[in-house]
Amino acid sequence: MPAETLEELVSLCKRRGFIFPGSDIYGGLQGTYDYGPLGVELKNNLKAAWWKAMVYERDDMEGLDSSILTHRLVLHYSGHEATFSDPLVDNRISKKRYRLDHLLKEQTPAVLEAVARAMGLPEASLAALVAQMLAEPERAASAMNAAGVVDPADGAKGDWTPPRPFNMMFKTQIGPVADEESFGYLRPETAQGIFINFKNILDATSRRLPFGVAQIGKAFRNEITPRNFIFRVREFEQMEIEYFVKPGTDEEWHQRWLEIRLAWWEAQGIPREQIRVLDVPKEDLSHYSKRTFDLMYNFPTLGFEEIEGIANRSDYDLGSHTRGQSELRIQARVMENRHSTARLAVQDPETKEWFVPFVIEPSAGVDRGVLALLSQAYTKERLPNGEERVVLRLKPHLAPIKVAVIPLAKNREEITSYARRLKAELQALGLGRVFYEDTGNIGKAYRRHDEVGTPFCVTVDYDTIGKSQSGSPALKDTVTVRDRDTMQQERVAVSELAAYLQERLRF
RNA sequence: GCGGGAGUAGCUCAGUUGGCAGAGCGUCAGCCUUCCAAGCUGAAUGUCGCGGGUUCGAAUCCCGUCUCCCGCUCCA
Repeated sequence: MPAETLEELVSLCKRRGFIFPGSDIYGGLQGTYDYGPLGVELKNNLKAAWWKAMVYERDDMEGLDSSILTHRLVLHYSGHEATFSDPLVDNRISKKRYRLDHLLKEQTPAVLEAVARAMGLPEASLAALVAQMLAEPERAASAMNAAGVVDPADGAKGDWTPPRPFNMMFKTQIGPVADEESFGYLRPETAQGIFINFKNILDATSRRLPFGVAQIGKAFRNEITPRNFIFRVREFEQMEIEYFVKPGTDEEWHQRWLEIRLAWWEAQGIPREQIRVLDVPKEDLSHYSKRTFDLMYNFPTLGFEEIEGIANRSDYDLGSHTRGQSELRIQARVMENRHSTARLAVQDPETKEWFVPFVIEPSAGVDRGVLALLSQAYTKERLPNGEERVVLRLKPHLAPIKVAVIPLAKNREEITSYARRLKAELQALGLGRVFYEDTGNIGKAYRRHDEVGTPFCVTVDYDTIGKSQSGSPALKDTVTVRDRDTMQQERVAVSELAAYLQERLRF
């Protein structure tokens, strides 16, 4: 049985050292979490599994690690400056909060006109009106209240606060002089780093279409309401691919990537039937997207929530960032670019014509992936003796600790030194973390490692050192290996242990 | 931002009318222990989320604030 509440999982995470609240000793910082000793192993293993499958095992991929601090023009031409800032107003009566443009759209033409007149812009477009209202917030509030702007929730006239811009991008000062111009952004997605390096990568690798660039890294969004543990946070990590294809082949590649990514999640232990593919409705698409599939994982505690989005970004991004836009027959509607120094296009080898590739973007959340894996793996089960055990049924390649080496008794020097030697030998195999566990209570050690998902426990006992009272001398230099899921034990010769574990931990 | 709930040891939680800060589990040490949270002995662990106020005295009452959970709002 899975966790019944998110708190149950949060509690395990803190107790065992997977995930802690950010800035904990100062009362916490909303929307931030820190990965502890086991959490960092799990997260690293997940990222490594992604990189291996998406980069190393394909012949059409390159990697990248671009900087987090980003030139403001990157986010200007990407469209984020315009779309990642919402003007918000509150109704003091109903206590409801609205996006100003959404609210104005709901008004009757007469009311809207009255607001526009009061702002001195009788003929203006909605966008221009909103901009003016943000520039003069106090005047905007009195204009709205005088015009009788109503609350869509109850149809009654509201008492409106001045509109305030809510910027979802983190701005930061760059350089020693704090003036209007010397700021940059913390990237709101890793994708832009790939687009602005498109030409550099092409020049360095002589890739031909179709090919992709993969990147894992932090991104930052000033979410209004961080929620649900590490599901919605302000600082998070993405695993993103921008896959460049010829226009016209984009829809086919979009479908192919959907299948590739579903298969990958399945290999990580998220069953296909626990994921629903959402074909995002047109009106909900982000500004760059032609079509998007969201992979919605059925969290036991949250229901269906997104763990990955696979977007067809068309030629929007490269088209936005390229110079010479007018010669490239860009299909997406892009802002005129007067700053870029690079042509982000490729030449058709046959026709010699230059064109802007389309982009398919499988973008997965690392933190959401970790939460999904923990949710899926967390199992409470009743044992034959009536007791309950908690076991994390993580795939071995994701488990934070691969093998625990346990001396059966901790007050027998021969046993503990043998176990320590064995631990060091196994560690040298490069399987991942091997842990020397000497609680002196074998049952307790097993349960502890069940709870953190260690696939194998290797126990050194009296037989191992040839000091058994009843056993056969043939058991010298053998150990027991206990399987996490079945709790079954096998006697394995130490000389064969490396091969035994490598076979079962290989990924 | 709104409404509701909560915050006391690592975890789960008790704490009476305002009167010395508690339990279970876990952790650590010693003894014991020949395979599934065993036993015995001992120990450590607290800015009662934080700040202020009332009071002789505050975990407890009041004000402010932060964080978490649930429902709205929002969600590239």
